[in-house]
Amino acid sequence: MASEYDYKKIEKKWQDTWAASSAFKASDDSSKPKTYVLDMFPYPSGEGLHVGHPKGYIATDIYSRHMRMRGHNVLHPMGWDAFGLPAENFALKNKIHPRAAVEQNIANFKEQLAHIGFDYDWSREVNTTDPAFYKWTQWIFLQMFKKGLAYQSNEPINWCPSCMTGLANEDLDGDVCERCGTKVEKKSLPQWVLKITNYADRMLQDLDALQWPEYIKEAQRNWIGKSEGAELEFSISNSQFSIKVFTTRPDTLFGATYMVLAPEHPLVAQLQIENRAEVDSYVVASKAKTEIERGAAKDKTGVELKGIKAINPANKEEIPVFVADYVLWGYGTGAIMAVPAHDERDFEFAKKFNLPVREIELEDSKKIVEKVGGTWTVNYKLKDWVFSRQRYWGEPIPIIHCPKDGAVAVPEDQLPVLLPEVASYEPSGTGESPLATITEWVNTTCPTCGGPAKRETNTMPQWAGSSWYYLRFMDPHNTEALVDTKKEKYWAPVDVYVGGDHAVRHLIYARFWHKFLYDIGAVSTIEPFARLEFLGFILAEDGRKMSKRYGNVIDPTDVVVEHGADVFRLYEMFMGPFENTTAWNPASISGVGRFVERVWRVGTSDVLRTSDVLALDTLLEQTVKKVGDDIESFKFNTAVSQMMILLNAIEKEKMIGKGQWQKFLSILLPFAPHIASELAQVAGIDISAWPAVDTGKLVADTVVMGVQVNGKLRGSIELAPTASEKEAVAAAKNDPKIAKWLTGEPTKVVYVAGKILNLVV
RNA sequence: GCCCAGGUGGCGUAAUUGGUAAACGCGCUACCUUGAGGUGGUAGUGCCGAAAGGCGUGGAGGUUCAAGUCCUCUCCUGGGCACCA
Repeated sequence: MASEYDYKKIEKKWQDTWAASSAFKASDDSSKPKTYVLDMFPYPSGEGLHVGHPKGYIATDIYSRHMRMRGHNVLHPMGWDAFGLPAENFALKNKIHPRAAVEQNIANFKEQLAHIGFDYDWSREVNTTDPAFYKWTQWIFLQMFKKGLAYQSNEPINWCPSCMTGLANEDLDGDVCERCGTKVEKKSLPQWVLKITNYADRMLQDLDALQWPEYIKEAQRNWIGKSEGAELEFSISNSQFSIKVFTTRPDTLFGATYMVLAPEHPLVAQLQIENRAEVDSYVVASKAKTEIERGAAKDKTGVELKGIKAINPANKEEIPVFVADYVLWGYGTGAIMAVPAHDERDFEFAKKFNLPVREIELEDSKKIVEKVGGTWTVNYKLKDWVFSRQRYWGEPIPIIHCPKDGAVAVPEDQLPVLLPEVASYEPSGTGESPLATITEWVNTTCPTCGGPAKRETNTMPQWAGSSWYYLRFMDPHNTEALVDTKKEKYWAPVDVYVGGDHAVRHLIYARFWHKFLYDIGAVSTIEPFARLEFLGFILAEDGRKMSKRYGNVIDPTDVVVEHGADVFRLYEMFMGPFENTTAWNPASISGVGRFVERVWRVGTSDVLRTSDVLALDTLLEQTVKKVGDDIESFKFNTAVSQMMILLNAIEKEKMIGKGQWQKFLSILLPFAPHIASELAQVAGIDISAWPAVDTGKLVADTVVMGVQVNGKLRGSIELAPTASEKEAVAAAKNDPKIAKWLTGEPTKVVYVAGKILNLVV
């Protein structure tokens, strides 16, 4: 008779079995078709995992187990994205070395993951802070440097005064640091910048073919922000200067009644302006504001450059020139021709400064650009990637600064440039990295001339390692190359990539690096992630984000201890659509808890028959098909409910054929691998292969069809799905409930076999 | 302002893609079991109505034998971008 389901004992047993047999090791040399399933690897934070993290991991676990059952050679690895500010801040707060903090946190994460029964191939574990790993992060940087894609700049960048480091545009939330919420400042620092803009067009174009959620693609398109237009030149009267503008509307050129320069525009300083003092004070005031503050201003502001007139190249008209901060230096040419009749902002400004608004007949863009000698061009909102961080816990940038030879690459045979030990790794706040204080490390010799030189002391941003880690899983222990070409050709691309949150940053950086690696022949595909599944977060019961701050964090280990791993896995998949954000609901866990208990009771009672139970055939085959299809399309919630429907039917019949039970346990296995494995062993059946669908049994012998009279449902009839219209109408007339609505012979009959009968009278 | 998703019971949600709306689960109600509560089972559970029946997928129109699904307008929610020329 059925015994209590001892999930603690059984789950431990199977987890040990899988570990001992290296059951999930991926082979690099296989004739089987490959599937590479990847999770966005976690940041091993000090808070540990909460129940939101494993949601994606459960999905990839189900997907990868299912593909393995379908005969694929599956790569499903896990690793750690462990450089960056949070780890460093955690270490500072707890007064330990970041490396020690990372090790401790990783051990904690692994312990938590171990209880859930995942099928990771741990032999391929990677860690971005491992010198054997970041050697190749540095190597990629050097290749970019050699190709001119990594360059030094002194342009003012975003500086977070709290994190004491420069940031990229992608690291901002409006005008505050995405990490700590502090308002960023502009600061001029010597910076390494990566020329991501070179790839803007390809990143945009190649999005189309990707199997990604549309809104993620859209977010990337927005971020890249491509606009096509023309550059036109306006000469300035009585001077050698001219103003170049970018416009998407050259057809409105005749309506240009004034021009505007951004406050940062160099011409503002160069021109002979009569009201110099007024202009200068406006420029100073503008530069003190962030772009967001400028945008938030209710009123347009600006100052006319007295004594300066620009000449409209279309009609040779002289028009005034302003400096105004509604024009951004960072976009286009930092100068505009203002057409108040066709642009709301120009209109607003024109009204305030009493400038003419001229309605015009639009010209042909092509002709006018040609006529005034303009050039067609493309502009992007995307900016080059500010790549230097003035912090300790990151990959050292492998560059040596020589007074004679300038910036020189560290020779590749000297990689990795190890992150040195430092007495104090707190940020200095001066704009220099803590590494700058280690003189014996900083002072070195120039690889080119052998003279005295200094190492670059800035480190890479948190996003460096994650921009290529998926390649390393294909060949994690290679000391000669970041990935072996043959292995890369076999495994690439990532077939399914699963995660959340990084809609723009990580995905755009990784795509950029990947395309670069493609260009230098290091990888064979133009995109890294063929398919992307984005998950919805799990909120706390109170509807807020789970956070230590609110004290509402649920530890997956607690759930596993209380309910078991299989229940936890099933519950997270049953909560709702994978991409939905849903609140944690402990009451609902008991629903899947009952399901698992009932599966156990069925599997350990005497319901198994040697021959199939006919009454279950159709539903079983439908279930096998639906669960398989649903896993493929990441509709795990409906897969679980379908299995529940089947279990309800099995309980109703109080028996099931052994072969049928085998099919049921097989499709349950990816979701609830422990109990499925145990019950298969109990029954002495093999569930290692995904069952084939017996398509002949998919359609039931008889179906219940709705019957409508004049479009309103009046009853139902049961008959074969192949029944003729005549038979169906006869059956309907035979039913007194339906017949009472039939006042005469139907004037029209609509019959869709197996679905509906509609009688119009 | 522009661009993407979405609005279905008390709740999470489902709907064979134009064919019986609410499957599956939670919760709730009643009864049985359980010798005193977080057990298991049976039945019920969209709304109005005693019933017959009527109404019902944010709202208003429309197409159709038939609309949650398609079309037009509109309101609301979430997300992305935003003085980007």
